[in-house]
Amino acid sequence: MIFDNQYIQERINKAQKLREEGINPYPANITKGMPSSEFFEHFAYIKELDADEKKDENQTVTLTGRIKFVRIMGKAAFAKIEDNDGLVQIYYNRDDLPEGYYNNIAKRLFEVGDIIEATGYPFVTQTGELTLHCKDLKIVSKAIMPLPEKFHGLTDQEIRYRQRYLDMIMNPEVKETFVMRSKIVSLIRRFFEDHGFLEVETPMMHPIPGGANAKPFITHHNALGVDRYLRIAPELYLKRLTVGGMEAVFEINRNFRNEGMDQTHNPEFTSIEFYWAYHNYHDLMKLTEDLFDYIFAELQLPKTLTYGEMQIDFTTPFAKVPFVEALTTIGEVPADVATDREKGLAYLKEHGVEVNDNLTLGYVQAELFDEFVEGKLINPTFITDYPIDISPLSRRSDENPQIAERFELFMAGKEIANGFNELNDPLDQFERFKAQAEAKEATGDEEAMHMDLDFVRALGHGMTPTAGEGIGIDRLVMMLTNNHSIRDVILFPAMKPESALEERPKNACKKCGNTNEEDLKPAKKGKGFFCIDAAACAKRAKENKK
RNA sequence: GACCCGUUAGCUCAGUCGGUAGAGCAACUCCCUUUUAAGGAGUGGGCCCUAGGUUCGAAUCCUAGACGGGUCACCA
Repeated sequence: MIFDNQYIQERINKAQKLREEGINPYPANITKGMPSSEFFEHFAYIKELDADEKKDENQTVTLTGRIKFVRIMGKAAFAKIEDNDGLVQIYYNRDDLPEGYYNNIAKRLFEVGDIIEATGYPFVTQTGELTLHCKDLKIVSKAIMPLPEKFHGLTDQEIRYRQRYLDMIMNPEVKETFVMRSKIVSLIRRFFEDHGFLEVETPMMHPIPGGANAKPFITHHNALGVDRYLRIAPELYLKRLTVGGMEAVFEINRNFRNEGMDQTHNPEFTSIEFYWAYHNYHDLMKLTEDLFDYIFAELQLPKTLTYGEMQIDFTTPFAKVPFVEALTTIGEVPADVATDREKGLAYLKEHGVEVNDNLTLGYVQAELFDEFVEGKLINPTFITDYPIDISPLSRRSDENPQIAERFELFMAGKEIANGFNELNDPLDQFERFKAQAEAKEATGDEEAMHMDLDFVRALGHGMTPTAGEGIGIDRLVMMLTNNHSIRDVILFPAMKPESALEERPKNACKKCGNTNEEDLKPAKKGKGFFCIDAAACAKRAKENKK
């Protein structure tokens, strides 16, 4: 049992003692006191008073928060309580609290971890700290689980991710990261709304997984008797809306991909996708730069951010490099290799990259890009003009049918965004889906796209020229908050089941299986238990055999 | 999926050559009415991740597994 622990039992006893004193350890109808930040602001004047008069007994203030430190000195005590804004110190003593309350309740039954309500007047201590001198102290919520140690805190990554609440209590910077994340998402939403985009919600359960190359999660709808796929991308639904006449839409929501997990991949992740009719991918790049400028301005971030060892310069406009040019200039792949399937394959093999011999030129180039270019793109860089065969949903360039009117945005060696002019030729789209299906046969590519005939039919009704883009929110937050694991920007990252929460089998006698703890003694040699009363044990064992 | 590292008290960590478990904080009992990781005296607290094996003897060595972290692979 998770409460089988001396510390927890001590705390449960204290909660019981509170009840015996007529105090509910979990009272209702508690309202939040003055925020700690306001307390410091509002009573700053007390610090300016004469040395022996640094208090204002005419004021009555209530603070609420969780006790983080307690220092008891006989008949008086200091504690630090924490609310949403931070720590604030309170002072309480025997003579200023109600009769007997200090010795029997406050000193004895309130401890680190408890949430309390403190009422009193502000004063400044001898060491110059603005503090609340308590006239009254109440329990708001009794904590029966002990907090980690106050100095080293909680560092175990596993506990931090599994018990994020504890991580947030102990590591204030965690809360800061998620506050930042919330602000970033809010700013992105406002930016698109201000630019005339409409926020929409499209299905999370798809009959055909589409809009990206990825393995889906599969679930089952009982009433319909059909399997459904958790969406890997909202793309095809958002484009259906464009066909329907919504000329600027966006969706901020989760995608699910049934793939490996690492520092930049969580099975569920958040992205924004937006579609902009009568615009092209150059407009998208400009809009993306404007978005970054807006976020940086609103968050008052410097243009150059530190990301681990890197310095990333977010000054706009961002660099733009065509895909094949990036291979030769940034990746230093010889020009003849960069555009030749056979040479490309040979080059990859020379450099120890395992590749499938059936890959088309575009896929070979993609391999070259991943291997030699991606990691070198530190400052934000748009890579443009992607090979058509790795861009099954993008519009083909009129000048060069081998390339797609597409870009991806990279920073700190990671992909952050992907945008392109949407393919709106229904017959071309049909053929591209077919080619993907064939690639699936040829190379066993499990992530290749599925044929979506309804989507082709939608395009058949005519879709205005549209540009669409997706931005990975988690990775963007990582960049802006200098976090290097996606788990640090997702509140509850995916984890394997926790074995510690499973019920442990009871101790039992090795001979008769008796589980009554009082009858058992530990084995003298080896592990396990035996019955103290050997005769009774033998009897039980005999009965068991029947 | 492969490899490397980790798992010991509530937390943070020691644990030597294989000889049967330690510290600090926290808890408990005392002292202490302006502390800042408060201080002082004392006490209790362990499935040493799990299961096998080697051994007279395993936290320690070996094998397998679980979970976590990292590197790579896969993957937008």
